[in-house]
Amino acid sequence: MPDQTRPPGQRVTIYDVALEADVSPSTVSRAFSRPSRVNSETAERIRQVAGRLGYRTNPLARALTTSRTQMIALVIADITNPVYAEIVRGAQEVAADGEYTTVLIDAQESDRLERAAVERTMSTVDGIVLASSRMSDSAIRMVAKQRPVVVLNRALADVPCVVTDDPRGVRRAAEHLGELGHDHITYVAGPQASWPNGVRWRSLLEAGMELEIKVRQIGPFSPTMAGGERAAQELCARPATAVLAFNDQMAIGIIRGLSRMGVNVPGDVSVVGFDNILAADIVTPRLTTVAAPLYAEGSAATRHLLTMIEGAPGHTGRPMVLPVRLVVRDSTAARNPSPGRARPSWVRQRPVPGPAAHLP
Amino acid sequence: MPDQTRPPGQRVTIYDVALEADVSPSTVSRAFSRPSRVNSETAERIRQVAGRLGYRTNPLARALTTSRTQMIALVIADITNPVYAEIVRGAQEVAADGEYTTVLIDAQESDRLERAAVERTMSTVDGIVLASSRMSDSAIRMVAKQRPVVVLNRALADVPCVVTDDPRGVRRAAEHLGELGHDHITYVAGPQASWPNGVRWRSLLEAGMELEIKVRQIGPFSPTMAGGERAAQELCARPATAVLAFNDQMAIGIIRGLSRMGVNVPGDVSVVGFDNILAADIVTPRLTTVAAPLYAEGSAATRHLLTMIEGAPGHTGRPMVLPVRLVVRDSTAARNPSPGRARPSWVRQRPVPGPAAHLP
DNA sequence: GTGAAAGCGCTAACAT
DNA sequence: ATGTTAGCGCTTTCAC
Repeated sequence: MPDQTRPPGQRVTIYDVALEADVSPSTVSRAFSRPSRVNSETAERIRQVAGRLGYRTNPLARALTTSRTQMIALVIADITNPVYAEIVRGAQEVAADGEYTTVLIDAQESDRLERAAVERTMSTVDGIVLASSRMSDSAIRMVAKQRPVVVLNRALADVPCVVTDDPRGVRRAAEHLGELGHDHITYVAGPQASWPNGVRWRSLLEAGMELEIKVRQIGPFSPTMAGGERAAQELCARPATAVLAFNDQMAIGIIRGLSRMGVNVPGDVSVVGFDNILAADIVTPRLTTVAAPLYAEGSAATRHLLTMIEGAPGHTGRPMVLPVRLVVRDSTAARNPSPGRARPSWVRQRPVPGPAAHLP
Repeated sequence: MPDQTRPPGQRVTIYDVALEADVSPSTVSRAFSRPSRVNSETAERIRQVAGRLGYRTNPLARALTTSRTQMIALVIADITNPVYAEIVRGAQEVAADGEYTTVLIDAQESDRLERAAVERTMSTVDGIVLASSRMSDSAIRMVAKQRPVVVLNRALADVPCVVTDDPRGVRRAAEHLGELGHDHITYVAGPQASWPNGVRWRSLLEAGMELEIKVRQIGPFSPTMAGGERAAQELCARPATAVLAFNDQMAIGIIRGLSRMGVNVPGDVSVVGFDNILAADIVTPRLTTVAAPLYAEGSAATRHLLTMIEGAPGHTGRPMVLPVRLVVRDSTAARNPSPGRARPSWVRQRPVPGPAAHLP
């Protein structure tokens, strides 16, 4: 009969079980470690007694001696951004399979907050997945010196990395736009602290060279819908017929902002996003975007982290790269035949943004 | 497999600092607890030495004696659902302010997974916020006996709860629909394990009585866009002119499903959602919905949890209820004047769902 | 205010 | 295969 008088919660210890099962405490301990190094017969008895007494091994105490907590930290840049949901799922899946608990940390797009949170959590976890970290390279290396770390969406020497094949994705997007007759692509930049942001821009630069498409960049803007709407305004000042946005949220914001100003997407401007979030499929027009294998990113990174925690050396050669694909939907279309003028026709119609009435 | 180099993390202990600062270990300990029960002069010296040596207090060891880990668990039903993002933000904010780290647990809409995760984490955290728990009342009470618990979006005797004023929200939605001439509202149900789901249906029942609006329920469906699309099909079999969905995601799915079958929203059917997620504002038509104070939910629940952890009794009288408001957008409109027939006109046009072509 | 000693609950050497 | 003996790093009585 379980001891009811005690303040509940972790009062039953290994000693209680040992006493009751008539073995030494260490035997109980062994019975609860895997592989159970105990005579299967006594092990059974111990388990039985433990069950009856309501014994639960105390992970904290265990951690104190083993220095393994069976917890990993997953740091994401912004929990508000739906891309991370799938990444988290992938990571949790793998972690749970390996009997690890995942501590999710939301950095809120802030270098400072991220560092503080990592600092606080570091000593409590067995390893860390840094998804889209906003920290500096050196800060990351510092962390990686203390704990196994896998970096997601960022390449970094000496630290295991998992990235997506963004250059290929950008290239595909540029080709697609080129085929539609666009000879000029504007990149709408996201956070400067975002590593993929740089990669995407440079990839576009390169693709532009090869495909003979002119490219330019505006921004940076916040990687949110609001950021996209702001970008739309700037887009009006320096018009474009084809836009590649840092991510889907911005792309959606751009479409909204443009529409509000009477600019038609994809009629006047084609817009391509990045990530293929769920919302990309529900906006009007449905968003053409570069899809990343979100779930696989999370699971791959975590899988690698777990092997490192188990003692594997950590593959720091070159980053593991995951494939992407271009999902063509309705936000891109053949370039509006503008008869021999440099600027698209819509510019003069509404040179300055303002709350336009809904078009019929 | 032996580790290559000793993990450099956490090698500096209180003893090292004590030695260097020429005080006893307990003094160092006291210097690092707050309020610092040490001569401010020596405290300063200790801090200095600690800083120089790179000493970091080991939360695990501390927890072993104090049985306080400075961590709380936040369990959410589905990380894929954007409502939780804001709730998480609210919770994290408060937790961080109180020097607590938040362990986020995604239950994936599964009673079983949720229990397992809570079970695993319980002994490691000082308290738990259960947001939209899918566990049974008894399971929750069991947990609440072991650790401070605050339940969010669910009322439960003997456990502190924070809920939103859904009855009022439903009532407002019903009034709104009634004013638009609808005399019949169909509730599209979400998960049966969801407490708000029951509340919303019962509230609609009640509102229907008072407002003399007929109501009925279909479902349950999965609380996702996919679930909504499935509901749309059933909606065709048993048509309606006004629909209240369990949440926004379903509402969006319903709109999509209906549109695909050639039914116009809000022309033929008005749709109201619940939660006011970001996507509600970007779909076409923009979604009329009952908005909940997500951020406040998370922060209120967490704030209450922290006071309980500090020893406060936990307000188990009646649940704390947060206000909601109806956000009217474009998915609701005056009832299509159907001349004296019970069933809306569009039913006969397309009695059976099928992949309809896009309308021009 | 500070020091000395005694654990928190568990695991990891050693023994046997 | 099991028992014995030390701690893990910290906090906390107790003395002084």
